[in-house]
Amino acid sequence: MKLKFDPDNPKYVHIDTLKKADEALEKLEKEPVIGVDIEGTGLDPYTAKLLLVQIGNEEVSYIFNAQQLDLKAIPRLKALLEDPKKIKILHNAKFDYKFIKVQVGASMNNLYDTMLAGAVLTAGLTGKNPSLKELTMKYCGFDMDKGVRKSFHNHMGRITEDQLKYSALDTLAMFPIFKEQVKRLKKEKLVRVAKLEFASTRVVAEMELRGIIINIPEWKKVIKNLEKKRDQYAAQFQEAIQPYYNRRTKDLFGNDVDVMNMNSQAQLMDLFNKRLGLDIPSTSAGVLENVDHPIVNILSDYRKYEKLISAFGDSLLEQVNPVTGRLHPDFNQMGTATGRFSCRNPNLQQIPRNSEEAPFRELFNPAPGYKLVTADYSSFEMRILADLSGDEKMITALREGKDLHSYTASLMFNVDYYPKSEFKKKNPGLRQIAKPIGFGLMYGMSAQGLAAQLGVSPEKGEEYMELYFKSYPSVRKFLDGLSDNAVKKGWSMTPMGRKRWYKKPSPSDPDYRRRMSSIRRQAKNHPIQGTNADAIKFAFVFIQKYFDSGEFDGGITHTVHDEIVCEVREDQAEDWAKIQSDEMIKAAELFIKKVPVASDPFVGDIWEH
DNA sequence: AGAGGTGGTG
DNA sequence: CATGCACCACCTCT
Repeated sequence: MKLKFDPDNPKYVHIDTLKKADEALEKLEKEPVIGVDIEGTGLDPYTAKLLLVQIGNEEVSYIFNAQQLDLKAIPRLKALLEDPKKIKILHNAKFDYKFIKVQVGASMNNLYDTMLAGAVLTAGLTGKNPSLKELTMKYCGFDMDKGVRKSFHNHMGRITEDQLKYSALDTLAMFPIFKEQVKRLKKEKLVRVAKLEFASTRVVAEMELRGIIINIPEWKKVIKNLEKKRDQYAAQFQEAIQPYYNRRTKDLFGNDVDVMNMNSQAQLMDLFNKRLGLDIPSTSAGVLENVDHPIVNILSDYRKYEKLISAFGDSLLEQVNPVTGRLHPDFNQMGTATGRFSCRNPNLQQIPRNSEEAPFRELFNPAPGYKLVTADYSSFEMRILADLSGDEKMITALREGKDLHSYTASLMFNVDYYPKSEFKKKNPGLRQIAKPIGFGLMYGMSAQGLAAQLGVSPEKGEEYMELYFKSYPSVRKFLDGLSDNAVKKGWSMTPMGRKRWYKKPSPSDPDYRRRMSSIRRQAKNHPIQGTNADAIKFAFVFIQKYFDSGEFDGGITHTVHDEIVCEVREDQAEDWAKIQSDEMIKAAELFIKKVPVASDPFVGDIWEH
């Protein structure tokens, strides 16, 4: 592609006076498309300082110096960034959106994100979002020096010419990338998916800015209690294994010394298989629970507590933001091959369900005067399977509000249907066979896998599977069609057109069959899991409208795949709960038309799920 | 620094 | 033949 700028000598204007700002804005206001990027001293919009805001067209970058100018006091700048008629191209727009919202006071809209577009165009192939450097190499054909970026992080004093050049290049390079990506998005019929991602990203940014409160003192108490328990089991363990080691158990000062490291898989294997005479393939929980030995039991107890402490203890508390006092996790809206969100620092999508000893979710609370509203789709993926497969019996059962797993069991074993608890009473065990099949199938599980999970013979597993498919013949056809199609075309697709690509192995690959099987399973799961993700993202966009309009005081705090949590002013919370689940249902009904969609809201002072 | 094992979530 | 999807955090070990 022929570039409209010189990568070695990009055109830029350093805006450090109000007069220059006016001149730049005069030019930029005429552009239908602008590139936007920022430089700051760090990654957190609340603690890092905004240094530069670069806004450009395809030939020149206007670099607003946020240290020398009070950008909040330039109304024309805010108006430019908030002009809904102007397309703003950014790379990882969420990041810049947050800085500009907090430190310029502008809420950007009509975003085009080169990172998300790249992710949508290569879903399943790379495992990560493309960097601007990679896209620049791919579409502009030159190598971008990212070494200068670090120089902003301990920035002192004046901006150097090198820094300005580097900053200018970012907005300039995005134009050719944008043009080329748009062509490809059209070719792959991914425009609608890309638009959904672009519309979602400012919602995600708003969600991250809001963050969520946790009750720190109570959290610490819970951890302390868990530590006490863990230490008791650790002491028991060290005591119990002493006879198997020739080692001093006291140090020079008479303190107890651990005989071994209980967290070391290698040392545990040595203990179990060499010293205790067991014969176990691994020390995972699934293996240990089938071993009847007091030392093994102690380890299992210890592990339960150690896990909670290490994953959800101090390290999580350290991530509370010093400015807001809240957690602001980093959500990656293209963090998975299927279109689902991933989340980190901390990952709120893996906080344990509430339990007696570790009621972590109860310690996620609204601000005073607010409520948390939690709503999740009920058995959404089963409904998606029913709808997409078009299986008449499954659809009818869901329309009639039947408990699907009981109904499935009644078909499989030719017994009468009753609602869940009654069915369980009359036919003990049957529902517990049907339920794992339903879930397992959505993961492409085989008869052998099912047998292993149910703890029955492979023959029995085969028999159950056949009974299931005889009950729902369209489900088998649908799932097999998905995997055949993926193998033939090299990709799978959700009803809205979100694609996931597969890298087919060479037939000479020693793992050829294993890899092909894996692709077949992934292709069965992708349209189901991906449709859930598509619906959640539409729901995000629908829901955010109510908060943007000012009609409701609050915002989204987080999402866990089929669940959205909002923090809403107390007096509005009950009305909001209805709107939140209605909007989630509306979003899902864009794709799911044959079976009813349900979303159950909960209003309270805790994160309830 | 990265891989492997383990285990938390939907 | 080998056979359940999608993640992230923490730990040990090399």
